[in-house]
Amino acid sequence: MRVELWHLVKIASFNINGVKARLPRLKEWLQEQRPKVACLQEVKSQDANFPVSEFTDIGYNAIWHGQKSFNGVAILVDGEEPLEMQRGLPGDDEDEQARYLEADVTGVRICNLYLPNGNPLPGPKFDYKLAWMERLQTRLRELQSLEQPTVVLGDFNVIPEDKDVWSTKAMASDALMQPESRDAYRRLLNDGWTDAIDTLNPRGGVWTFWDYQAGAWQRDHGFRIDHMLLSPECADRLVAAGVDKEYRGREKASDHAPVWVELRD
DNA sequence: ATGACTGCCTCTGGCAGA
Repeated sequence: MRVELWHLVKIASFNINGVKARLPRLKEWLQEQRPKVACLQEVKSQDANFPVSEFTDIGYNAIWHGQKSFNGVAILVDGEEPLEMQRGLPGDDEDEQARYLEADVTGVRICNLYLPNGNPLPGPKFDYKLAWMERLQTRLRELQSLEQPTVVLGDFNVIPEDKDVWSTKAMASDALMQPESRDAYRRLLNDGWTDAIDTLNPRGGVWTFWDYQAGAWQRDHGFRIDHMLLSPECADRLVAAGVDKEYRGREKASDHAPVWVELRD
């Protein structure tokens, strides 16, 4: 009998909805689950106020890209320094929203994103969302040409298919599941990215977000908008992917649950 | 049902989120 010992790397994404408000929950999750890489979205903190020492105290090094009140992304790495490769999504010099951060971690390119919500629609916010998705596709094609193992993860604010939402009727007019949003997401996948959670859960029914309102958590009224896309080099190493759903039910929780993928070395 | 909750900055009410 031969026993295979794989070295597994866990890479996670967590829309935390305010890094300062979420610190106890966030640190608890990091220490209990101990992902090698943790990408955060909706940090909602100016750069000077980012609580970096809270993370270095528990063994995580961090880079972050924030702004006042809204948006903001960060990459935490257990025991290593993330090497920053790109700050802000290229393609529009006028865009000052802090929604994109890239780093190399042990040879893997990590692209952490917080894609615009796009509501209400029609209007400038929806137009911004679609334009942002086009810029993202351009950036990801650049990365593909490098042929480096790459993971693109974060809050995409897109419900890819009907199987990814508790009620298509309730969400029908929402920017998250408009045909234009879904088509743009599909175009990304068509370039050769593997949606890790979808691949391992082809029948759907996996949620990553539950609204604070209307007892959505208690009724399991959720949907899947936090995604992890793998380049072919990483897709070949996919072992597991999932949602740490239990954290959504804890005290002072984010409205998103963490998502993660495990890759073998 | 133009609802519901939560966080932010501080115009502690108005905005944004999804």
